[in-house]
Parts: sequence; C-alpha cells; structure tokens
Amino acid sequence: MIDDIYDLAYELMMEFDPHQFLVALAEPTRLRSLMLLTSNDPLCVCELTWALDVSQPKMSRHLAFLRDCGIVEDRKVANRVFYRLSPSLPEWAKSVLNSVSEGTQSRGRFEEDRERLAAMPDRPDRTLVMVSA
Amino acid sequence: MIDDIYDLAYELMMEFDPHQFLVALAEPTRLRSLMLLTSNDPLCVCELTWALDVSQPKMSRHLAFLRDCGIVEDRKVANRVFYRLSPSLPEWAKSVLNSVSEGTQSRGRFEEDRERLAAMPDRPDRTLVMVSA
DNA sequence: ATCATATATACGATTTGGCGTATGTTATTG
DNA sequence: CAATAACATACGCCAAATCGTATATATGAT
Repeated sequence: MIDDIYDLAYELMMEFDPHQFLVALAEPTRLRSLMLLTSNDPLCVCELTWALDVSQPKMSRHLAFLRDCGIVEDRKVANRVFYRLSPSLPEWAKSVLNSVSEGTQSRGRFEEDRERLAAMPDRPDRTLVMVSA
Repeated sequence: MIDDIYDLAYELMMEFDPHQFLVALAEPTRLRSLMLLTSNDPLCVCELTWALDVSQPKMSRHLAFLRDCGIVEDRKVANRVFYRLSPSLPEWAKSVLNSVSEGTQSRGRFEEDRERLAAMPDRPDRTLVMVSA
C-alpha cells in the first residue's frame, strides 16, 4: 500500500527519459523482443525465449530492464508472466518503435524471430491475459 | 579513385543497420549532437563542441562514429569540417530522429544545448557549405 | 507432499565503451 | 617559414554492461 504510493509518486516525478529509452533499444535481445511485442502483444517469457533462442535468465533480465524503464508492463497469469508494450508510453516513443519496426521488417534476423514464434508448438493460451487488461 | 569505388561497393553491400543506428543514438553526446543537427543542419565541430561543452577529441570521436554509421556526412570547408544529417538516411530513420526530437524538446539538457549554440560568439560562416551541397 | 515448470535473481568473469591525454595532420595567418 | 587554429587519431585506463551458471521462488500437477 505505502509502497504503491511511493511507486506512483516516483513514476510521476521521473518523466520518461529519452536517453534511457534509447539505451533500452540499443541491445540486440531487447530490440528483438520489442519488435516482436510491437506486432504480437502480449507474449510470455517462454514464448520470447523460444522465438529468440536465448537462455531463460538472459531473456528474463532484459525484460526486467524494459519493465524498469517503463517500456513494457508485465502481468502474471498462473504460472506465466506476460509482457506487453506499456499503454502509457509517450506517443513519440510509440512512433519510434513503429519506425524501427519498419526498418527491421526485411532484416533476416527479425524475420527469423517472427517465424520461430509462429512455429512454436503448444503456445500458451492468451485469452485470459487479453480479457483482464 | 579506386578507393572511392571500394567505398561505394562497400556501402551498397552493407545496408543501413537498425541496431547500429540505435547504438549510435544511445550515447548522450551523440544523441545531443544529433538533436542539434536535426534542427540546425550543418554544424562544424567547434560549434558542437561549444554547444555541448565537451572536449574537442571527445566530440570528434563521436562524430566519426556517426559518420561511419552513415548517419551524418562531413564536408570540409577551409579549416573546418561541417556535419549534417545524411540525406540518404532511410525514411524510417529520419522518422526516428524526428520522434526523438519531439521527446527531447522540453528536456532541460537539450534546451540548454540549443541555447548555448544560439549564444555562441563568432559562429563560422555557413553560406559556403550550404551552396556547395 | 513431491515433483516439474515458469520465472527471477545473485555472483563472478569477461568484454565493451567511453574518456583523458598526448600527438598527428592540414590549412590559415603573419 | 614559423606559429596558430581546427580537427582527427592513438594509447592506456577505468567503469559499466552482459553473460553463464547456479540458485531462489512461486505455481501447477500427480
């Protein structure tokens, strides 16, 4: 309760920082994750781990980074944690993500990520996450 | 001559890389330089050095970095070297720069940079640079 | 209760990036 | 031909970022 109030106050005080935002994008794993999330909101950790073919701790760390920047939000559903782009992202930041998404469309590495995600077997059910948004 | 041909071939082969582009933006001095260049094309090294209040080698290194990424172009005029955004930047990259520029408009650090630039005494003549573009 | 799955975090090791300082290069000026 | 000014680069150092591995936590299944 008290913690929540402090969190809110902190968030109001610290505006969304362009530099921090760009630092977040300037790392391959984070960028690839964000590119997937830009078109495939929400995704759980195991889906991203599978699609990017990276270790689980690595994915988890980078997602925590993005969350702490205010770029993504997480929602726990049963066993899993789903991430999506933060709806409260400043418009200019959303624009950046969309523009970068354009720039990465025909780039092999990002195409492969999308394909691996699409081909993932037994992808978790997302309906619960969508509803409770 | 031969070198020019190799440079051209190299540039055609290596497409503009989104990740590299974002790495370039994710450093304070480079970002601040680009934000100035976005609205004040072209600027010479000494103007940027003055506006950002950083050492000359530091400024020079970061500009070289941006040039090697294909983000800016340099043009030597007499004693000085002027930098401007590369006109051949992909559209999506220009969009990113414009969006980030929005995001930084009301941020103290970037405002100060603009003010220091505007207040710089004896700014070099730019007419020659503009004409020979 | 035990075991398996999904996720997060701590720790040590390695790598990378940026910086200051010193120096090189080119062009202008006197 | 100095001497100066603008810019670029080389070198060594330090701080920060990332990673793998191991481990902790929480939820679900048997």
